Amino acid sequence: MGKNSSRSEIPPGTLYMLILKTLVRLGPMHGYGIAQYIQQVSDEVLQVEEGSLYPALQRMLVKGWVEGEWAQSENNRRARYYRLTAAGREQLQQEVSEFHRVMQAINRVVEPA
Amino acid sequence: MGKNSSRSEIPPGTLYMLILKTLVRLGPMHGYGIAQYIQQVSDEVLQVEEGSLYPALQRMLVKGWVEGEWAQSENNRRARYYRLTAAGREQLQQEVSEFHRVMQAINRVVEPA
DNA sequence: GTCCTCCAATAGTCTATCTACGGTAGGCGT
DNA sequence: ACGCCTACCGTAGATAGACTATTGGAGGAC
Repeated sequence: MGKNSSRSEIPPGTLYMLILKTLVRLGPMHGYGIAQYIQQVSDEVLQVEEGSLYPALQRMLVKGWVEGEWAQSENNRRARYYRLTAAGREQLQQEVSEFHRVMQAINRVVEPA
Repeated sequence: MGKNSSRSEIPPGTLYMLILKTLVRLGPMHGYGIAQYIQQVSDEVLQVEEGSLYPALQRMLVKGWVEGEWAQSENNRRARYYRLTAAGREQLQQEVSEFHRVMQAINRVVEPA
């Protein structure tokens, strides 16, 4: 009850892009920090749930878009830091470009002519 | 072979909005015409598959966003024409507004600061 | 010691799209 | 007459990617 109802789900297909871009901005970062960053920069509109984030990071490891390394966080806790690879950078470019292509197409339908 | 490989899937969550907006533009229209319109206006970027379109229209009937009526098409074929209801118009406004809100949030993450 | 925060991960559910069918009927060419 | 192409409707099953809910551990404050 009384939950904040103005938060939005992450549109399917955009999560990889958001994570990759966050890693470009922050450099190597752990999952928790990535989620915090996306939420803050989006003015609390985008809430990345842990059940979405960690499976996505696992898939990104397998795809070779990021590399992971265990280390101590700023708060002295055990954390896995993810670093962008060259393949991840390229993937990001493709996703951003495709994203814009599709959004422009949608806007042609939705915006008044 | 030689298929057009630059077509995109409809981003989940945007199909209702595209259909509703199409009905605002065209007035009452059948499913086939709706799909044609979206494809053309989006410059062939958005391809609405029949297996996505017809189930979506059924759900929209149930939700009361559209009403359906059988009639003869321009090509003298049997077709079901969908007409927007007041509830459908209101739903469209909400979906467009939420869409913009989320897209702006994503852009704050993705666009260079 | 207790509690809160930070941080990770998995299992299972759900929604909405896709692929792949099946089917009717009109019009055109031969 | 016949075949073929196009216009139209619809369903079943697969799939993807997000969600909820839960478990669990370790640091620091009190």
